[in-house]
Amino acid sequence: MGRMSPRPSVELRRREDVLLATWELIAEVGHARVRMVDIARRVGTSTATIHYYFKTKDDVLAETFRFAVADARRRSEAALVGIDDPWGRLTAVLEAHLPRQKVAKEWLIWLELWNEARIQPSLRTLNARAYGHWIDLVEGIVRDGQERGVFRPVPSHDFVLRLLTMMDGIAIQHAMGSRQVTVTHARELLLGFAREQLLESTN
Amino acid sequence: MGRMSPRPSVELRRREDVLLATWELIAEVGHARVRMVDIARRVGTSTATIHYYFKTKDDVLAETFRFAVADARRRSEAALVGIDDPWGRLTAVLEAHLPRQKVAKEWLIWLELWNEARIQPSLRTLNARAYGHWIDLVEGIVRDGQERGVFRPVPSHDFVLRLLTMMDGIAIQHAMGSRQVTVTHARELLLGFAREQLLESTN
DNA sequence: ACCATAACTGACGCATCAGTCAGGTCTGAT
DNA sequence: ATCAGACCTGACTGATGCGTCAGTTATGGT
Repeated sequence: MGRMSPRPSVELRRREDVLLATWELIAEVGHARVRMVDIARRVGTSTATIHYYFKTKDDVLAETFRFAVADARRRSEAALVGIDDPWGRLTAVLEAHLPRQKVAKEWLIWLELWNEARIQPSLRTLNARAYGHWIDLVEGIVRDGQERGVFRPVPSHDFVLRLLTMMDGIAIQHAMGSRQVTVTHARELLLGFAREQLLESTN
Repeated sequence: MGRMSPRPSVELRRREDVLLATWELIAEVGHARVRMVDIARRVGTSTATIHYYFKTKDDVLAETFRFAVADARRRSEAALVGIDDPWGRLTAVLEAHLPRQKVAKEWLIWLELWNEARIQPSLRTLNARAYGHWIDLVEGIVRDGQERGVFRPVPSHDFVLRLLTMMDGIAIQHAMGSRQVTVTHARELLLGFAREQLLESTN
């Protein structure tokens, strides 16, 4: 796809500006309500310029979702560097995705992605890949902990599926502005569940 | 709101036809892509007729969401009649909302509602009320079981929140067409969790 | 200085839809 | 048979927003 210009830096910078603006707009008003003019204004340019870098509006949206997925993945990886013990790794990666500040908006993006992915096949595969990777990552941590003998030998796949679907559900309630589900409460629900399943001895 | 016509039956039937058609269309293509023409065609009439019964398109959509909420509530109640033992009641009400057949589409409606509720305040309160009722219903069953001594005394509110957010998360994966999450697997994840928390003795 | 081409833009065309309106038909009561 | 009003509709309007195009400016290489 990448056009082979002698100075790709300009193009890359501009494209990223557009994606960032779109990312925010999707979080704010929902992807269906994002207009090309809105993106253009936020970047400080005209709609024609957006079309100079992206073929269609759908392209912009799709690339923005890809961008968001990549960003989330980077956050997971960043959270794990230098941490070795399994419980520390598990809490770190979950903590990194709790809906505080910027991540709160990220959850809204997921909501939008889920809705659109159910219609557009290409977004569906994007989501499937992202979610698969997310499960693998957490399941890897869990299994590692189990092999090292610090986690109880619960069925790792089912446990992770429960934990992560719970996380998604919590994200929804949080996005709804439920006062029941604060960040603190979300953490307690998730980490409490993990602690109970993986750490506490059955006595 | 109801117009006081001498023959309300015609109006009510017609309105319900529209809501039903809209309900299906939302599930199929997403609320953002539903056009008045689509609804009209499915009902077998013209867009002007839809406007004869509903002021705006947004009204149709909002009422359809209300309709869906009421429908889900009816399903919960219907599932509980004649069942007395707590575990039977809990499994019955969860089972009634597992994504089989018609209910599968219902889950898609929730996805749409969540997305839209985050923008439109009136839909947000609708969702908040519905979810509150849903939690209360399940928590009531759990507490009843605990009082009768057949459920373990886990913190009922947190347990229910975990169970129901897990259910929402599973719904999302199911809507994404995840082959990991079949109806059978969804049931096992949810009921397994409930069984483990409420029934199995700590030994 | 000049040129090729990247970068950008205002103005416009064009399709899509929600909603309106003026008038039609159907129905039940008198 | 007539009438009031419920019920319905084709044809239109107006707004909106994506994408294009012809043309302008900026930039870096020679």
